[in-house]
Parts: sequence; structure tokens; C-alpha cells
Amino acid sequence: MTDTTTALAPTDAVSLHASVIAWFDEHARDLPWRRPEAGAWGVMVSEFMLQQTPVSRVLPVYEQWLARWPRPADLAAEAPGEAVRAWGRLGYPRRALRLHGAAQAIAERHGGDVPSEHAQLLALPGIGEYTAAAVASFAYGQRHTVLDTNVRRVFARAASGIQYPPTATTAAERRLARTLLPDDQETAARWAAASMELGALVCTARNEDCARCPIAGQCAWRLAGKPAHEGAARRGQTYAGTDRQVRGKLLAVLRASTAPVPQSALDGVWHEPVQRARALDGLVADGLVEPLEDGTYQLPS
DNA sequence: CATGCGTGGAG
DNA sequence: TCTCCAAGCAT
Repeated sequence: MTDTTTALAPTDAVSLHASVIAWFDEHARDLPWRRPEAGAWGVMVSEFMLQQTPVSRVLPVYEQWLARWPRPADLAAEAPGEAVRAWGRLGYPRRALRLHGAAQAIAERHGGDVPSEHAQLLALPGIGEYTAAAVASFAYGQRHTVLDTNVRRVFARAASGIQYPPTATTAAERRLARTLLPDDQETAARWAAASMELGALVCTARNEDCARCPIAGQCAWRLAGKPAHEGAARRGQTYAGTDRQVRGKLLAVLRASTAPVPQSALDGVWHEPVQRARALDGLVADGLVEPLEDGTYQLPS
């Protein structure tokens, strides 16, 4: 029961908030989903796209998406396959399907407006703990602990004195986040965005830039001499030759064609027939691909 | 709770 | 070249 969460005394919390928020006011990126006109739908779309995908790649797709489907009901009225097609090469295309499903649920159950309640957001497909908190905080200014990979890393370093947070989010991390969350709602929402941005721009996974960090003087990790991460290097996720790669190739063919695609066109993307069939079956099972009576395939209608 | 799920850029 | 990683979620 070692307590590594009190490196920052509660009395330091106020100055901590002020430092990070002041830094944010000065250095925050001007991202489209942060502009007032984005609205809750814009925030929600951005959060789906940003799940495991860098900002630079999200930007162009986000703009096209919002121009085409400015409200949830606009997307809900489309075939899910159109969402998958518009998703392009962002990766993890199941997110497109879930975003479409979330839009339908919003149109049906919430009168077309993105719900503001955390529990209602959490009930939507594709929205988990993080995204629910992010939308409630960023779009509606509510007070929530927004624990993404950036915030977890900032807290791990500044408060716990370790280089990287654990693989999976722990109860201790949630507790720490709650402790550090400002009491005032407006300040809390600002803090959530600011601490995340700090992790994205300064306190990055590699090449952290402590010289530009507003809380370097209070950072437990830096003060401890920045000890290296203990334990084995995290997973080496090979991609070449996996089902994921095959699925990606198959879906790319289907995205490129408005007309149904014959089996022969799909056979060309991968030499090994067993794996190819398994990948295609998986896509069908996930609802990303629709097999037709005549043996052709298309994006879901 | 460990896995599977895409893709591309940086170091 | 190859490894790591980028605002997670669902099972």
C-alpha cells in the first residue's frame, strides 16, 4: 500500500491548476472542435475520430464529415456504409459504424441533440468512460475526470513520479484524478482540457520538453531525476501479416467502389485463402461488410 | 482483464 | 529498417 499519490500536497493544487490553465490559455492549439461553432456534435465526432488516431490525420476527415453531416440526424439518415466510406483511412473503421449507431440513437432517443448526461453518453455505442467524460466536459463544461493517455502520463509523472502509467487504468489513478480535479465546475472543465493538451504537446511519451513545462518545478518525476520506466517494454504490436492488415486491404477495396464488388476482386488483396476468408468473415460479422445474394460484397446498406 | 481492432508518421 | 505510439472501446 505505498502511497505515491501525495507528492503534490492539496495546498499545491490551486497553483497547479492555475499554472497549467495559464499555459493552456497561451499555447492551446486552435482546433476546429474547440471552436464554439463545433457544438456538442462536433466535439463528439472529434472524440470518436481521435480514439487512437493523431490529430493531424483527423483534421481533414473531421471537416468533411461535419460539412456533410452537420447534425446527428443527418448522419442517422444515411446508410452505415456511407459512414464507413467517409471514415477513409483513419483506421479502426468499427468506430465509424458505432458513430453512425450513436447518431441514430441520438436522433431516436434524444430528439436529435447530443445528450449532456454522462450516463446517457455512456449508453451510446462507441462511447466509453473516457469519451463520455470528454464530451460532457468539453461540450457542456461539466466537472468530470477526463482520463486519457495524455492525462494519465502527466499525472503519472507530475504526481506519482513515474515515467509511464500502468497498462490499464487503475483505481489509484482514478482516485488521484478525482483528488486533483478542481472543485469549481468551470475550472474543472478548463483543467481537463489543459492537462490533456500539456500531455499532447509538452509531456509527451518520448522527448518530453520539461523546459517548456509550466509545472516542471513541481514534477515528482523530474525532481526524482526522471527514473526510467520499470518492467518490461510494452507490447510490440506487429502488424504485417495479421488479420488486421488483411481486413484493412479488403475494406479499402470496398470503400473505393460504389457498386458491389465480386469475390474475385477481394481475392486479389491477399494470397493466403484461409486467412483472407477469415478476415472477410470477421468484417461481415462486425457489420462492416454486407454479402449479397449473388456472391458479391458491399459496404453495409 | 487481456486481446483484437487500422493506419501512418516520427525517431 | 524497425519500433513505438496516436484524445479507446467492446468482449
